[in-house]
Amino acid sequence: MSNESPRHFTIGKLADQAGVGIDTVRFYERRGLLPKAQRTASGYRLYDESSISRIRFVRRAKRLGFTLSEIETLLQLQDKGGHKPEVKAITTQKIEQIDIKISDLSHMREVLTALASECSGQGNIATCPIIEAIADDKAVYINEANGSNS
Amino acid sequence: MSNESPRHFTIGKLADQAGVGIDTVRFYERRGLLPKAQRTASGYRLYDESSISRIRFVRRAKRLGFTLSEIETLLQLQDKGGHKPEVKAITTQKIEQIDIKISDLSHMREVLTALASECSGQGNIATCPIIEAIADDKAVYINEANGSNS
DNA sequence: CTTGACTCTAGGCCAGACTCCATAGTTTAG
DNA sequence: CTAAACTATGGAGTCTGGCCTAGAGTCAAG
Repeated sequence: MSNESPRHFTIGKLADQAGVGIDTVRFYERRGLLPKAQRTASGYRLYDESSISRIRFVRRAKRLGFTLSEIETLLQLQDKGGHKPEVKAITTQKIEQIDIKISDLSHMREVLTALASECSGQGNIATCPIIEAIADDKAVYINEANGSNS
Repeated sequence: MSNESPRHFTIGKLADQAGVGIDTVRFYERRGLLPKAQRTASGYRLYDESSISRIRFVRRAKRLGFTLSEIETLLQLQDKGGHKPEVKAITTQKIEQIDIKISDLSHMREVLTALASECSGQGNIATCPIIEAIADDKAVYINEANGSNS
């Protein structure tokens, strides 16, 4: 391997550099987020700087709230020279999803805050306004669209 | 079964009344959110109005952002006559979790909105500011605490 | 040459909240 | 009486984003 350029490294280094676990790198390769790596004669995967960038791209996009599937699409567009409208559409859609989540969460927050402020936090549960409210359906309804809590 | 009170019904009716699937009812029973149902001689589960209320309690609490585990705790406190401080603590904690999610999402939203507004949405992807920003790490960092997009 | 660190595969496992399946027994409507 | 509709069981499958494991091969240092 000493005849390899020093710019090539194995999976552990890549994982370290990119700040992810080794399993994550292999997982991304299986998922198609990373191209199949070159291999040494003995089968070790070999990477270079561009792989680091690619993984970092994935992590950043993930922090921005994109799912791995969406990121895959983004990367494919990039690789294949897709068009901007598609990228912009994905982004705009993501913003809309975020808006829905925020408004659902804000609603939950309001209801819970109101309940918490009614509750003294002392004494027996039989007269707890929080439990009562949920049981009697005094709690305001949350947008059904976002069933999940996630 | 005709000698049963009309106030008793089988799982399908309960599921309909409560607005959930039959499997969900059985799942909730297994999870301990519902007490083990009475059975007819042939083994059919029998329910009454109180089961409807209980399932609705669960659904409402879920809409408020509680997980099934938290709801289980809430129900146990209610059943066993627990104390208010515990209920209030769970609620307050939930509000804090919501706050963190909202701030993470707001941050994502800001970044994405900025990117989208820079992008004309036209032309080749090679010059797409969104892709560039993610690739070059121009995108502002999001609070690492909330890694998942779930 | 040996030790320890690294890598390989592929498969299993986690949380959360269901949902579906096959196979079998029960009840009800016509 | 028969067929449709309902219910039982428990175990597997779904989705996401990985982590962990075992057994085996590889590599660099001492």
